[in-house]
Amino acid sequence: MNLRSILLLLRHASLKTFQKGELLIEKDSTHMNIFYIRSGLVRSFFINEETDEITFQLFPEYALVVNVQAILFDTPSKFSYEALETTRVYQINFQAFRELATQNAKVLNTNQKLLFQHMLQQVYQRVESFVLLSPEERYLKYMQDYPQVINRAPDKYIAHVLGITPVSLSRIRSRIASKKN
Amino acid sequence: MNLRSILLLLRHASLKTFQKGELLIEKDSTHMNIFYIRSGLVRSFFINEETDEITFQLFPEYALVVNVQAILFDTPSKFSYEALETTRVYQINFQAFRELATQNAKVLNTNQKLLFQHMLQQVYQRVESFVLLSPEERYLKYMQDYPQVINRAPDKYIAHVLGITPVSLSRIRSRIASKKN
DNA sequence: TTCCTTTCTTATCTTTTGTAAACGGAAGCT
DNA sequence: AGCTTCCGTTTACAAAAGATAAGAAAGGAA
Repeated sequence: MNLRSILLLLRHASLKTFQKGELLIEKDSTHMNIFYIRSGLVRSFFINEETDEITFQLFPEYALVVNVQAILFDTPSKFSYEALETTRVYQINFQAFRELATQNAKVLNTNQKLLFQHMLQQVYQRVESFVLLSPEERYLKYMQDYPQVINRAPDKYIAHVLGITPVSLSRIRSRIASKKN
Repeated sequence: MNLRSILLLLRHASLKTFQKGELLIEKDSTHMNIFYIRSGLVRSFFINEETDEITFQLFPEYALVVNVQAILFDTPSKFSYEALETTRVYQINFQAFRELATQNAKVLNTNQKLLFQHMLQQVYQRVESFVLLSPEERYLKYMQDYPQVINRAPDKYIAHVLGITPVSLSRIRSRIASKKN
């Protein structure tokens, strides 16, 4: 991302702090928000038929929290996004940014492309880990890729991100621990 | 996608036919190809350490086959893309298209955004199915979403797409069949 | 601190999956 | 046709996962 883009982005960014438990984005929201996490931890989750909350993704510092549904598909958000710790963010309203950036289409499109690239890379890697890896391998990879999340997010959230149950993750952890001896 | 975009795209598209077994995109290719499948069936796959081919995705008619790595990340393709049947496609070279479309940045960016949207939607839904569904549910959903693929692609390919083994898929199928009685 | 709630672990049981191998059928080839 | 190769199903066994419940540990609030 070049300097000009960053400057333009920051001009439309505002600093904001969310307390633990607060929602950055509520389910069904159509606000085209983008948050850049300076510090803290966020999770996205949806509620399935049995009214259980299923965590979909975890966002540590330096991650982008994006209302995907709104920005990409013009539909209300499937997810809620909740701060798991006191979380300081840069908040960017994509819509306002987009309107202002019409004068400079190149900057907008550069940023848009970078954003989409970033999201696609993450989500492709995730599908790969589901296709290629076992749950245990997936957990090991997750620890490698996101060491800053382990021991900060409850394991039950991490379990759902990995597509397994919390009980199963606990067993995987003890299995790994016993292998080391 | 608006008419103008389609026309511009088609002007840079060429018709091409791949015989069964031919590769549309070879592993490590950096060609920024996009194929729109008019008829036929394509699979993407990679080779893991044990030199097994793992099918990653199946593309029926009307799907877009994209060299994701090259177009998005400027890296060589992880996957090979192989025609499973005689496959007729529109081939679009993204790079040539991008160069020509600099005169009309809006059209380019509209198309680029639509392409990214399309890819993101697909891959997000796929992650969702891994997080929320059991293998059996995933197979049922796949049959619903891609009925035209079932009975055309070998089950072993479909199994890998769903993140399970061919043997397990066979058991799932017999389980489903016995439930219907 | 104490109390309460949440989270993690453990145990039991059932179901499902992975692995390896064998079988049978279908498809392709000469 | 005959042959081979590939694919899918099935079987048997071991390993792992889901569900449920109970107990231990950790975290928060008063």
